[in-house]
Amino acid sequence: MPRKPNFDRNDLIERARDLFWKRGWSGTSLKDLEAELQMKPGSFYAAFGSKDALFGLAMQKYVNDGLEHLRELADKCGPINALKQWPAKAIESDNAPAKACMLSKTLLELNAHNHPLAEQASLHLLKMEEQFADLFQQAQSAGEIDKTHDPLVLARKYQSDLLGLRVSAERDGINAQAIAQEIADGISRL
Amino acid sequence: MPRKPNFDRNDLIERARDLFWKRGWSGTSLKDLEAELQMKPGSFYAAFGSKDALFGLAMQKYVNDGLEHLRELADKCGPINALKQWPAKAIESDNAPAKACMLSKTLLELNAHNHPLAEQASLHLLKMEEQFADLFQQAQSAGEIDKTHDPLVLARKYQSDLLGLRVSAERDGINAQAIAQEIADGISRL
DNA sequence: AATATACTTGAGTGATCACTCAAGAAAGAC
DNA sequence: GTCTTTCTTGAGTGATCACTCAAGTATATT
Repeated sequence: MPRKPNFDRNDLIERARDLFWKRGWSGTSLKDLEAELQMKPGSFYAAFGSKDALFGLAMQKYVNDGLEHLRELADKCGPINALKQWPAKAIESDNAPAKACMLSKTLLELNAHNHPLAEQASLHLLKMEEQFADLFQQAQSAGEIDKTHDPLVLARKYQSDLLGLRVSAERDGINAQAIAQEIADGISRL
Repeated sequence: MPRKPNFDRNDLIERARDLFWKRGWSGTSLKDLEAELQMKPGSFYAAFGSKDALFGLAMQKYVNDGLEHLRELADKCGPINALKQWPAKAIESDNAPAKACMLSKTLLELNAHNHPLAEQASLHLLKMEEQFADLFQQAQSAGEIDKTHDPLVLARKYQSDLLGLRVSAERDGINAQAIAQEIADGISRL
């Protein structure tokens, strides 16, 4: 009996994610979203409830896609090669919304205000870190990395390196791929 | 003949810096600044011209203080020890406005809008990097670091590590001091 | 004391913020 | 076709944004 919405919800969330990722939370106004999503305010609020709610969905998609891509990479070329290639892949795309990680951008922007989205970002970062730890452990099981290392410690440092790389990649005149290579080399030395 | 302002300009800039550092550019409203600086709008604009102008002065002070502290540390305990201790020092203070670097926060927040302050932040980061490179070179001259390394490359990676550390330090439940220690250990291995 | 020269005050500017809601339009059920 | 249910529209909400400016006040010079 009801009328169906004439949009693809998943597509809208992806476009919102790209906009939020690039411009940040306060840098993205509802007017921006209305223009990008081709929605009037009424439809927007009927569909998503609030700007924050959509931002939450956008971050969720960002993380899910990231976890999935990493898993695919690991399936294709093994855990240690995935970990080595991941940094370069994270910054290689020229048409990505931003070089920096959406989660770190959100955390830095909203943490001081104790905004719920900052906490969400923090939890998502932890989720990523757990997958890194998982890959480090798999690499240890495969005998590719010394087993005396704690995979959680390795993952924490790896995550930190990755975040630094992706901030550096936002800068002009910085050869970020060289930094990515150094991170990869660091893994080889473990 | 004129009346003197009844405030200490340098003190105002420091307090503005702390507020901007903690809350970011768009997270700090003029109302916030008026409250923190105890200034009415008229005085504020007479003294600083605009929010952006004050933000620029605040970043300038942030960098100058950073460069000076690093130089002092290097004078006190030598270039390589300064480089080793710096990461831990950057995140140790509990009453600092934020763990993350003000320059990286500004860059991430404003880069997508091509805001002049993002460019300023980028230049300031380069300035810091140059001082790091200088210390690496001094350490090489003193025979403390292998001379085959390019100090500019070392500095770039060091800066990236530092930025990552300071983003990680914003997260809850992360032992950032352990990451700082790993960065220091990395320098020892050079 | 008079004057000139700032500095301080705070109400007020238009613009934009996230968001609301009543009215109209579309599509499946009958 | 009619009804019911949902989606779409877009003008409009109060709040807040960075910022202005005319009037009042304080101080150094003469």
